[in-house]
Amino acid sequence: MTVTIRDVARASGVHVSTVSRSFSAPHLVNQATRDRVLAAADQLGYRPNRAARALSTGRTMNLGLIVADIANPFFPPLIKAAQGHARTHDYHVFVADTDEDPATEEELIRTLAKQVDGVLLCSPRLANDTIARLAEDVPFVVVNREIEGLPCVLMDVAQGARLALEHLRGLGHTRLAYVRGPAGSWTSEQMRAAATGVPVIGPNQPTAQGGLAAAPAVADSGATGVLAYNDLVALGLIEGLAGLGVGVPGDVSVIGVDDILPGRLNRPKLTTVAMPTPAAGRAAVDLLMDEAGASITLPTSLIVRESTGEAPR
Amino acid sequence: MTVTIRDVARASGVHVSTVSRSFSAPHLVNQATRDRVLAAADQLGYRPNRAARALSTGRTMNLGLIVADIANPFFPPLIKAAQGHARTHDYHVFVADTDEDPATEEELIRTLAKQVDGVLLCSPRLANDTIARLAEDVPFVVVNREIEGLPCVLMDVAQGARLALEHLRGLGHTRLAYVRGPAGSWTSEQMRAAATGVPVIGPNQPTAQGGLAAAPAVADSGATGVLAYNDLVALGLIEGLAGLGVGVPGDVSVIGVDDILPGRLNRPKLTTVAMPTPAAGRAAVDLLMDEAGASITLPTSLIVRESTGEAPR
DNA sequence: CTGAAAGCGCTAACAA
DNA sequence: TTGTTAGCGCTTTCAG
Repeated sequence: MTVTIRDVARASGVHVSTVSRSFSAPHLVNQATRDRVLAAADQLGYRPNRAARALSTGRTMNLGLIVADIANPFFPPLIKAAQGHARTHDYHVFVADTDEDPATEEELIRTLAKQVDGVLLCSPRLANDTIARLAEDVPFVVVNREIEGLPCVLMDVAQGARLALEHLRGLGHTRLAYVRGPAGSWTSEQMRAAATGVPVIGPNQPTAQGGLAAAPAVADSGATGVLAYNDLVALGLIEGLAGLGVGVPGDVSVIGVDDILPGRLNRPKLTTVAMPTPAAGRAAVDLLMDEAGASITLPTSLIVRESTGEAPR
Repeated sequence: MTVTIRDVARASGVHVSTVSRSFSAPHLVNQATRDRVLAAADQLGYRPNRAARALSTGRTMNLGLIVADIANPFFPPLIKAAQGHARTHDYHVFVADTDEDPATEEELIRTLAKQVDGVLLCSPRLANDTIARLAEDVPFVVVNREIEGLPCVLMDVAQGARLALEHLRGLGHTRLAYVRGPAGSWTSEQMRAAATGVPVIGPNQPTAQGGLAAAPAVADSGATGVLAYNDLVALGLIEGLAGLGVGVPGDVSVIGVDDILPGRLNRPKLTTVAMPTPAAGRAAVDLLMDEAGASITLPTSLIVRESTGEAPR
């Protein structure tokens, strides 16, 4: 049924090792022989069995990609880019969703470890030291969290927050607020630290629901310019404010973070701090393949759309 | 470095085959021996190497999941569900994105074939007969397209279209329109067929951009109730209509299809035909594992939100 | 119930 | 440049 290296060897009258070489070390085999082998292989429809190859080389040519929630619109662009970039280098990628559960995350890493050459851990929910320990079993690249001693791909959200606040101030807003994310979020802490002197509202769930729930507090605060933890929160907040009769950007300007698709489709279109998720995905794959071990911080940028405007007077 | 079945055998004083059995056929080994083996394995941190196992059993315990575009919000819920359900049965899943390109799709199937026990092909871009031919290499389940002789997971979009039209008529709309999708889309054809007697506008790109571009034609048509190919088109259409001074649902009612997240966050919240994508993902995985070979059609439902209302008079 | 031995498909020294 | 020979880690007859 399935055609192996042996069938090709037989068909082209050479030994299996020559067939093997024709594929994995072409320069070590005579041009003519090689052509003959390749022709036979092609004719038989031979495809090397990657798993078998992995068993003998120790390289699987597979990568693992673990995220907390595939359906969170933040991740798909990253997954897409990572997967596409990996494929370019002949890697396949296992994608797994932890459902936000640390135990699932750990189990996933363990079962995946032997089957991949490296794991891309995105916005992990596991404790730093657990991750560091697991890193002894399999090479990691961590995205969206800084862990001492591990290669990390970070996005400069602090800078993004500064840009956002600057934009708001430039528009004449003097009463600002930061609608923060969940307690313990690395990103949220970065933003909070960057927003010195700005009143903080929350913690909040990192969802539209969380933003919706924060609306009354925001309205009460008297802030006219607000930076939200992410786009989902910003979107929920805008809806909540509308329900309270507060217009965006008429009465209050709102800025999100991430630049997810729903924000681009929303009305008003969301002003946001764009996270370079595709670039992050590609960079993480590069780090995994190079085993360079370095960390990298990608710049963010402010995309001004329709949810911010002049401060009311 | 890596602990193998041999290390466990040595540590527990039995032969490797006994260790193997302790894991893959526990009932064939003496309770006491087995406990000893398991204890040793646990103590050494042994994890069976799935690739090696696959090589000798012929079952990889991996699945492939191929979609046209991971970043299209229609897919993530399906991917998430498929992956989660697969994991429940100890399967891992390779996720691959074809970038809407048939050639990439074919190549992906070929390279994945040996490494998986089956492939979940979602909204394929390949021709039916090509798929049928590839199905000789690896078991398939096709999602969102009906192919003779292959197990398919379909969603009853025709029924959904009927529900949508009925809803519109019930609201008093008499001038309807169907803003169709791209030429050659199986789903679009189903909907068009279900919308007998309803004027068709398009073909259109299946994106927000496509909907935006269709807005003038919709406005000109004089229709007050429109069913769009999908939510993205509906969202773009609503934006385009707004630009033309046409309000939704005040002047025109719009219904989408899919129930993607952006539609739920939009204002007005989109009335839509919900596609059971998570259920489809799980069903496809089940079909793949059972090798039952049957096809299945999942029901759709209408979710009435804010983009539809009484016909203007 | 357990051990011995062959083999899954491929690669990698080592010879020739 | 090519063939020989061992494995990679695991399962699976077949004996015992």
